[in-house]
Amino acid sequence: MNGDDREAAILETCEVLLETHSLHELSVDVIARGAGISRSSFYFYFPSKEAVLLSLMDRVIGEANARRDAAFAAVGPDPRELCRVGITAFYDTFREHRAVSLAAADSRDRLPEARELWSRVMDGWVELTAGLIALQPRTGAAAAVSPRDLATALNLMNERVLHATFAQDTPSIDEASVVDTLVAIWTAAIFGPAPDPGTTPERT
Amino acid sequence: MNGDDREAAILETCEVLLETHSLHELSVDVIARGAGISRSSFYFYFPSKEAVLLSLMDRVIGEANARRDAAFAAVGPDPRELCRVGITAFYDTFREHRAVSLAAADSRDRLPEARELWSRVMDGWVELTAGLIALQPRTGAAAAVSPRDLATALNLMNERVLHATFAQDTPSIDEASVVDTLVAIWTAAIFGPAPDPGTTPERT
DNA sequence: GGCAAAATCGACACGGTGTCGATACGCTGC
DNA sequence: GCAGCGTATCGACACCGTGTCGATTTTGCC
Repeated sequence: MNGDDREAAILETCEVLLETHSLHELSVDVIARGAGISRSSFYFYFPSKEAVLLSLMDRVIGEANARRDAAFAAVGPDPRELCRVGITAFYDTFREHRAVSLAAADSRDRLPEARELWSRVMDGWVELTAGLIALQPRTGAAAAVSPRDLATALNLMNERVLHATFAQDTPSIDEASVVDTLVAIWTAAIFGPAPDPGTTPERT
Repeated sequence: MNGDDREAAILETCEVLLETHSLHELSVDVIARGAGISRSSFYFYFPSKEAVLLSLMDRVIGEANARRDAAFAAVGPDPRELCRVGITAFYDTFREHRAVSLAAADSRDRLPEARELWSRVMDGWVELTAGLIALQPRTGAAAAVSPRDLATALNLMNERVLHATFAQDTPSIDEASVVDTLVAIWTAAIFGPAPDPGTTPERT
């Protein structure tokens, strides 16, 4: 087993262990043993277990962005559709990597690098959302607040709500209805009154 | 200095230290020294530094609830006003105890007792909000999703947005506009279109 | 086969935690 | 005043996880 394989094994082991334990419950020893090496060998590959999480975060974030871009490319310019597919892309990715997402959020407060990484990601989403909001007529909540503030609040809501759903917190929203709930709030806040029921996007 | 004073000193010291350091950056030693006792004496009062945080959380939560109830009692039954004063009560309390609020959120993921305590608090707010939503005509986002899901999402949004504001995260909303932003989204989601500007609640 | 680089490991020192037993303090009743 | 008891304090200890270092083995290449 060469170095790259070993590094992949550490990442894989860590992601699996995070399904059942928080990062701070894991010791470097168990991660290393899980990947088939001794604790001190672990430090040949990563400077700390936190660095492993950072690496996992990177992968998940890359996937989320790719999925979002693909989804945007696949739908028309209808802004309601853009909201829905964007939120869905976010949801799908972080759901697939539930453990990493939850661990990342958990350690964000005490890991400056994780915080910064996540900041950049969220800022990208906010930027995108604010741009979309600015193009809409100022109805709904958008009438009273700046597009950027509105975009920030909505994106932070998504983050927290999905975290609660994946962690099965109390209170939280079922997986089955969480995306619909978020989309409904985004729609009400950005576009105001529900669209004329006679003109759904699909109809001509 | 008797036992009660000493316990109070520990709580006070810890809250002050949390203004500048996260809980995991604090050792029992520095908290104890700050309160004028040795590390081992600390354990006479609290089983761990986490228990100190729990105690601090209890006080803040009690204050938030009291403030909310007082605010509700002080305004009429207009649901828009109820939303605004409820959110403001939440904001004011957690702003005054910024350090404790942030530390609490930070340690929620790895402290089961903190999680449970916070769960109960959030559930109380959600219950209240869902009741209020159920009384409204089903417009806005409320048309499509259950009152409880909507209430959950809105309250989680408040939690996360205020956390970001107090932590001065990127992205986050300025203190000056954060309450307005939240109220605007709540209003759009629960009540739908903005109220007819000519019919403020006070009119008959 | 030999050699350098890659990879592995055991041993160490450090820092924080929580416990224990010994001791000092302070009040109450005599 | 002091005996006695519960309250409060402390130092010493054992434990656990971390990260480093130097020595050793393994790998891949000429």
